Amino acid sequence: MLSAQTGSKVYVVIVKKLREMIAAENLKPGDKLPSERELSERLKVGRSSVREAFRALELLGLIETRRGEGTFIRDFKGHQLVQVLSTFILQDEKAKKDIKETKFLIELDCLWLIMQKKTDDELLAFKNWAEQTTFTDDEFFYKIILLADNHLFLRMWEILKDYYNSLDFPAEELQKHDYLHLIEELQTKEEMRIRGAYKKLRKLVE
Amino acid sequence: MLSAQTGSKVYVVIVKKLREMIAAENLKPGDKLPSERELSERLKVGRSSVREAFRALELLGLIETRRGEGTFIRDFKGHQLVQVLSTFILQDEKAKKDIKETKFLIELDCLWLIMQKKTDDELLAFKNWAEQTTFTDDEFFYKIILLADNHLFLRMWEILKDYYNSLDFPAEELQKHDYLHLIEELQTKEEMRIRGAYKKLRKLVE
DNA sequence: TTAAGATCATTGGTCAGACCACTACGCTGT
DNA sequence: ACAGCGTAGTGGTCTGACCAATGATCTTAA
Repeated sequence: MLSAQTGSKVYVVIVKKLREMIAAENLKPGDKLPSERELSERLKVGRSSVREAFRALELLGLIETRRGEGTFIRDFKGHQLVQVLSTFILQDEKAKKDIKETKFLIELDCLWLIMQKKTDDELLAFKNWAEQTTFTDDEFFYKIILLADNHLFLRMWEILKDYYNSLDFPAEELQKHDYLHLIEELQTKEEMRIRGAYKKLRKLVE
Repeated sequence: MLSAQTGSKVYVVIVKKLREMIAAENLKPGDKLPSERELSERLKVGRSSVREAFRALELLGLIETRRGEGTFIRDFKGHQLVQVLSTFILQDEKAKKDIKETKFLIELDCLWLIMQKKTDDELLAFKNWAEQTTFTDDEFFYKIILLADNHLFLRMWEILKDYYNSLDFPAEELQKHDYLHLIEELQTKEEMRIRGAYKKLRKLVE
């Protein structure tokens, strides 16, 4: 039996197998996964166990199932994940704090990254865009993180953003003007002391 | 039928019901949920559907099941969540550069965090430990990130570390002494200009 | 010939029932 | 009073059955 090898629950093993399979065959979003019955047969497990694995991954928004068609890898989106989590997390203050902290630091990291990666002209273009456009903080940072050109940070941030917005933090958010000012400052200073500016930002929010 | 009301899949409806139940009865981590069979009966659904809902919530780390005992609400921790997400997200991402960059920035973030969170005594204790102990870079940062007390960063870093080590980057890693020096510097400076030191670190690796 | 309709295999969605393994709890006999 | 055992309850898994939706194939009529 599958569980006998590892002691893990079967559905967890199946999740792992799927991950390996996806990696091995280099499957991308939109690609089709084997049917439940086929997987059940190939892995020598019950179809119900396969379904448990699929349902878990589906709730995470990692796969998508279409009746009569099959199961497909999905281009990850927060989805219902956030609602579900927020309900369960609500009382965990530490988790909320971690989320806020992590989101904040990633944002600053990306801010720093674009300072490193982009040319002055590109930064200027962004600055002009930011000054002439109306946007929310989320939109602002989405742009930032896109420019930072780090896919991992982008994905992480999207998740964290959804978490963050589903929680009821006090309205202590920074305004876009503060960030713009930060950019200007960073842009003009020879030494990229973003953490100094960071500390300044901290003062604004605290 | 349950799904007829919303058109949603049964297991999603069950997840929703559970959320309502938890909210209504003010259940907290550690509390026991109804058994699979009881839920199956109360909600007029098959036990397998209840299990699909439970498995999904379990993969999210929101509940915990103990054979022979029951299903319990869990004190939420990132756990497998970040792990599973990261794996699926990384699969379509080939950029070794992103992995390296992200890992590096998270490490620096955590370094910065302990500067903020910990007392001088605690930092001194860590510094002494670091000077008197032999450790690898990974062990060093594991300690750092533990001290940073941010569970999300911890999980992310663990994944990134595994990926990083599985890739064949040139041996351009920083040595522990550099980091220790950094800590000393940070500790003594009034202004926490970690990014300045960060830049210095970048020079070391580039 | 072609387009509309019917048919059928495939696939996911759900349920019911059967075992197994493990745990807690109460009963029993000493 | 206590140690031991057995039973009920619970999760873990598998099997088989049926329903519902989809898509490809075949059939038929214009």
